[in-house]
Amino acid sequence: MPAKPPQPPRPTDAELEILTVLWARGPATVRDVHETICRRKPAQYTTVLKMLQIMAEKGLVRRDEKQRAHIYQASRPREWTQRQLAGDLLQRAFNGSAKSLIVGALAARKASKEELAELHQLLEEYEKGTP
Amino acid sequence: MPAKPPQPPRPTDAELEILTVLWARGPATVRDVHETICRRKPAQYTTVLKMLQIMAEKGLVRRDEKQRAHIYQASRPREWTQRQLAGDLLQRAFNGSAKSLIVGALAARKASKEELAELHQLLEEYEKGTP
DNA sequence: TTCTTCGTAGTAAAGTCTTCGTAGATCATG
DNA sequence: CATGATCTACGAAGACTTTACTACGAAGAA
Repeated sequence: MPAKPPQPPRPTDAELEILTVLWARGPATVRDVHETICRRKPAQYTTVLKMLQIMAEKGLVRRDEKQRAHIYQASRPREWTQRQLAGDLLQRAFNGSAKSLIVGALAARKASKEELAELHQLLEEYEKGTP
Repeated sequence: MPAKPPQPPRPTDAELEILTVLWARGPATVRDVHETICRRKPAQYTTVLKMLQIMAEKGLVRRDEKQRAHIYQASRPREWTQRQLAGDLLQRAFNGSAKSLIVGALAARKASKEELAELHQLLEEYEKGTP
C-alpha cells in the first residue's frame, strides 16, 4: 500500500459528491453522510462507507477512529479543492485561458444581475491587487 | 450497439486531449492527430486510432470514410464543449455559483493585467445584456 | 506479381470507478 | 445471557478507461 499522497488526487464524481456533503456539514459519520446523500438519490449505506474508506486511503478525507462510529472530514478546505479543480479544467480544456473558462461558465448558467455586480467588484479588487 | 447520442457525453481526459488537437487542427487523419500527440508524450498509433473509434461511437467526433485514411473532426465546436464542461464543473463542485468558479480559476492561475482588463470589459457587456 | 508500407478493425489486458453483499465485531436492551 | 441493531472490513462484480498487440486488406514500389 502506498503512503497517503501529500497532494490528494483529483476527486472523482462520486468522491466530489461526498466531499460536498462534508464541506457543508463539517465532520460527520458515515451515517450522517449517507442520510444526506439519500435525500437526493438512492444509495446503500455500505456504498458510502466504502467510498469514504477509499477516500481516506487517497488522502481526500481524514478519519478519526476514536469513536466506534468513525468521524470523517475533508482533508482540504472547499476552496482549496475548488481551486485545484478549476485549475485542472483550465489546463485541460481551456488551454490555460481564464477568460475562456469564465466565458464558458457565464454561458453555461446565466448569472443574475446581483452576481454580475459582485463579479464586477471582485474583478476591480483583482485589478488593484495586480499592478 | 446504441445509436449515437444527440448529446455526446462528457469527454474523458484522453478524449479531451484528442479533441484539443482536432479543435486546433480542424479535420485530421489518425496520423495527423498521432503526430501532434507524440510531440508531447509517447503514444502508439493504434492507441490514438482506438480512441478516435470510440469517440466516433460516442458521438464526440464525426468521421468521413470516403478516403482510405478516414478524416475525423470534432462533432461539436470547442466553445460548445467548453461550455458543457464549465457548466458541469459549476454544478458538481461549485454548487452552481459562477462567482466561486471564477474565484477558483483566478486563484489557480494568476491572470495578467491585460487579461483582467479583457474580463472587465466582458463583464460590462454582460451587465448591459442582462437588465 | 511480389514485397513493403499504410490503414482499419478486432481483441484483450490492466487499471480505475462504483456499487453492494456478506461477515464479524461491538453496543444496547430485555 | 440472548437478541437485535449498528458499525467496520473484506471481497468482488460490473462498467468504464486506457493502452497496445495482432490480423488483415488496400495501396504503392521494385
